[in-house]
Amino acid sequence: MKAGEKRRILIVEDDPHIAEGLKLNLKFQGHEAAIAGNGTEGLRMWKTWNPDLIVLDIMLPALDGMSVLRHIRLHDERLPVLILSAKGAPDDRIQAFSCGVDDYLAKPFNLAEFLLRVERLLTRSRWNHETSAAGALEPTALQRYVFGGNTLDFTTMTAETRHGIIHLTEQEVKLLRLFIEHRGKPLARKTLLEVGWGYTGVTATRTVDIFLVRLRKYFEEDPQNPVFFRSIRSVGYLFDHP
Amino acid sequence: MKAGEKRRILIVEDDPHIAEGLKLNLKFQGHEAAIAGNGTEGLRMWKTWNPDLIVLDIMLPALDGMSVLRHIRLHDERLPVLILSAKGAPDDRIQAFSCGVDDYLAKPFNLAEFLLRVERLLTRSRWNHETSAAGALEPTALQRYVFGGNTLDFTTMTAETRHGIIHLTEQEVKLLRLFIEHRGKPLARKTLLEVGWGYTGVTATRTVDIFLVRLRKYFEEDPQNPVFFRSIRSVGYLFDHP
DNA sequence: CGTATTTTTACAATACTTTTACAATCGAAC
DNA sequence: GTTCGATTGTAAAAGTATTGTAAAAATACG
Repeated sequence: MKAGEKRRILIVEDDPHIAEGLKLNLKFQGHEAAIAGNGTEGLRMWKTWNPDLIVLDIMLPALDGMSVLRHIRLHDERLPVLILSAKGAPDDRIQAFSCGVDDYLAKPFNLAEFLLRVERLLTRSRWNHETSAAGALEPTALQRYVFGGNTLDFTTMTAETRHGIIHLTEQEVKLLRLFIEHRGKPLARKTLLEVGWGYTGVTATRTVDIFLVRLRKYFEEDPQNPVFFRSIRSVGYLFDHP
Repeated sequence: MKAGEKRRILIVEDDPHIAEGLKLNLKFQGHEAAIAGNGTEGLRMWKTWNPDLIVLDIMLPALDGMSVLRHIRLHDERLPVLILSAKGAPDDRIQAFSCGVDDYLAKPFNLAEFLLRVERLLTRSRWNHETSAAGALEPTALQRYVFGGNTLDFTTMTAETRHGIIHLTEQEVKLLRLFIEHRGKPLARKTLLEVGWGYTGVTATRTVDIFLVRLRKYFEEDPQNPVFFRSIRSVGYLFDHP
C-alpha cells in the first residue's frame, strides 16, 4: 500500500523468531516497527513510543496480552490492536472482542493476510485522524505554513519566497488558506468563488485565474510549469507539495 | 451493546436459513437489518436503502460477492463490509482484503464472535462520522486503483505507470471508472459512448478507439499486445486483470 | 485625490477532443 | 490457403473549449 505515510507498529510477542519476522515484513511495507518481548515491556513502550497500531500476542510472559489490552483500552479507546493467538478457542476470541480488539488472527496465520489486515486497520485509523485533524485547526488557527522554499506568515500577512519577502493581500491570504486546507484535493473554480468570495449561483468571471497567476509568480520556481498550484483542466486547481 | 444508536445492516446472503438467523440476531442487538438474496439485489438495496454496514456472502447467485464489493468500493470507499465465506482459502481472503474488505469470517462461524465483530465495525465507522460531521460528508468514492504495475489516483487525476507519472484528463478518468466498474465484462462502443459521453442514437465515430489507444500507451507494457484493455472484435472492449 | 487592490476585458496559448485518412488485422467464405 | 469485406489500430490534422496573462477599468480606502 502506497500513500500511507510511515506508521509506527508495536509488536508485543515473546517468540523472537516470529517477532523479528513480522518486524522485517512491516518495515518492508514502509513502516517503523518495534518489538516488546513481554507484557510489561509492551506497556512501557506503548507509553513512551506512541505507536499507531499494536500487534499483540495473547500468551505472554510477565503479563498476558489480555491484561495489556485492558490496560491500554483504559487510556486509549481507539488505538488499533490486532491480536495474535496460538489457541483459537471461540471463548478467547469473544473475550478479546468484547475488550475492544480490532482484529484477531489465530496462529499459524498467513503472512500476506496479516499484512493486509494491518494496512486495513491503519487506513481506517488514518481516516479517523484526518477528519478530526481538519476540525481541530480552525480556519483562523494556522499561523505559519511552509512549502517548497516558501514560508507563509499569516499573522503578518507576509511571505518569504525565492524573490524575497512579499506582502500578501487579504484575498490572497484567503485563497492560500483554502488551498492549504484542501491540499491534495482539487478545487473547482466555482467552489473557490463561493467559499473565498461569497459568490453564489452562476458566475463567468476570471478572477480566480488571475489570482492563480499571482500565486504562481510568487511561489513557483517556474510559473509556466507550476508544481504547487496545478490546474486540472475542466476541474479546477489543485494545491499540493511533498 | 450500549451507546449504539440503531444502525442499518444489509445482509447479502442466498441461504435464507442463515440470512434470517443473522437478521434476527442483529435485530436483537437493536439494529435494523434487511436481506438481499443475490448480488444484483444486494447492489440495488445498497443504492436505495443506504446501509451502515454490509454483511456479504462470497458465493452468490446472479453476481458474486467479490463483484458486488468492487462495485460498491468504486462509489464508497469507507462503508464497512464484512465478508462471509464457506471456503476459507488464503487466496480468497487475500483478494478480499486487497479489495478493501473490513473483516472476513469463514463459515461456520461463531455467532457471538460475528456479532461482536459487527459491533466493532459499526463503532469504528461511527467514530469516522462523528468527526467528519463538521465537514461535507458525501460517501468518499474510490480514490485509488491498482492494476498491473499501474496506480490510478482519482482525486488528483494522476497515474503512476511504467513511464512515470502522468496526468489524466476528465474523459480518461470517466472511461477508466467505467472500465473498472465493469471489469471482466466486455463493453460495447455504443455503451461507452452513451455512458461516458452522453451520446445517443446512432453514432459512427472513432473517438472511443482513440482513447483506447491512449489508455494502452499509458498502461500496457506492450500496447500492440494489450493485456488489460483487450478488444473483442465486433463486440467492444474488455478491461480485466488478475 | 492618490494609492493599493480587485475585477473585467480581450486576446494568445495551450490542452484536449474529434475527425480524417489510411494501414493493419481478423474472420469467414470459397 | 487465398481472397474479400468488415472491423480495429493509429498518426496527424482540424476543431473546440479551457486556461494564461497583460493591461485597462473599476472599486475600495485612507
